[in-house]
Amino acid sequence: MSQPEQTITPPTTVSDDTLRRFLGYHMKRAFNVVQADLVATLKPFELRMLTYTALVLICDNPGLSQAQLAAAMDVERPNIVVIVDELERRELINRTRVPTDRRAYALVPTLQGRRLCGQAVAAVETHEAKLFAGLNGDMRSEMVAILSKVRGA
Amino acid sequence: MSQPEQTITPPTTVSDDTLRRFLGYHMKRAFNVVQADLVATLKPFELRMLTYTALVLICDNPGLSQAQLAAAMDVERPNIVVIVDELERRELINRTRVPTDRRAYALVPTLQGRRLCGQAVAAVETHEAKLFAGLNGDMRSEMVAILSKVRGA
DNA sequence: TCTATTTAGATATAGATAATATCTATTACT
DNA sequence: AGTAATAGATATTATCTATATCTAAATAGA
Repeated sequence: MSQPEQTITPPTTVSDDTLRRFLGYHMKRAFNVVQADLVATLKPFELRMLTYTALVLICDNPGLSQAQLAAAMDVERPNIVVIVDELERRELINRTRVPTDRRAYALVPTLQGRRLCGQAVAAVETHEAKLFAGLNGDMRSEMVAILSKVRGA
Repeated sequence: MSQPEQTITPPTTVSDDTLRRFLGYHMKRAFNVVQADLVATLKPFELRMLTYTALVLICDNPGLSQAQLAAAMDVERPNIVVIVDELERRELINRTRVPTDRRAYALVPTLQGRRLCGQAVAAVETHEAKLFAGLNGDMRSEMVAILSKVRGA
């Protein structure tokens, strides 16, 4: 009605004005950039985002169970299994039996695992320093504050 | 060495202090919340994030090509095909031949598509209003500014 | 004009991520 | 003892992403 469509001319530029009204859209676009860089950063260590996160959490919390790990990563239990499998196969962590609960495993890093974790964390720090070079300290803490608020919502 | 590990006691709480040092971690955690809510919001419309985004872009830019859509969404061309297929199968859009380039399609929304798009966008607006209720106008524009900066980095 | 290159779209395939249901072994509750 | 809940594992499915390859058509260059 309001717009005659007899001629279908492909637009020269594509507008995302409607999507830009949404914070979630900006978050996704920005996170895509961060994620792509992170994946590239972790590739030399043969770590993916999930295995990296799991390894760091296990190094920081040696002895935690798979259920605790799943809860901390906000990942379903079945999906944690393959992640832990991979870390164990690479001898970065061990599944140790918990004497007080024979159902559970205590996940502990190996020396190798701790070493790789340290190197990976250092690499990610370098990568983030470059990626966020345009943000000063105030902007960073402001962003963390806002993101934490969103996460809690 | 520094830490005797004869007793493996599962920690009562799990610390993510190391990961919290990274902005990317905060971004992912916050975006997970937003995404989960968005997926739930779009479910009644039988739209996924990708089909929703594509539909909005087609309604805002009627006549755009699949290649333009792929570029706008930052998705590989092969993956756009199935998204457009789904929207076309549901008669939300049409693939129209471009007279000046017989290789390309001009993607145009149907009346049905425009209607669903309007409803979905309204629903997402409501969902974001609730989700970001804790953020005032200043925080939102600050966040958009920062995220745009990150995206450009 | 004729050839080579590029582009638009499609297909096939594979890997990564995420969710659900189901199964066992074990623990906790009553 | 008997039931429910929990830890981990397996299977299956859906979604998202990426690469390679194919066709048809357009474009650039000799």
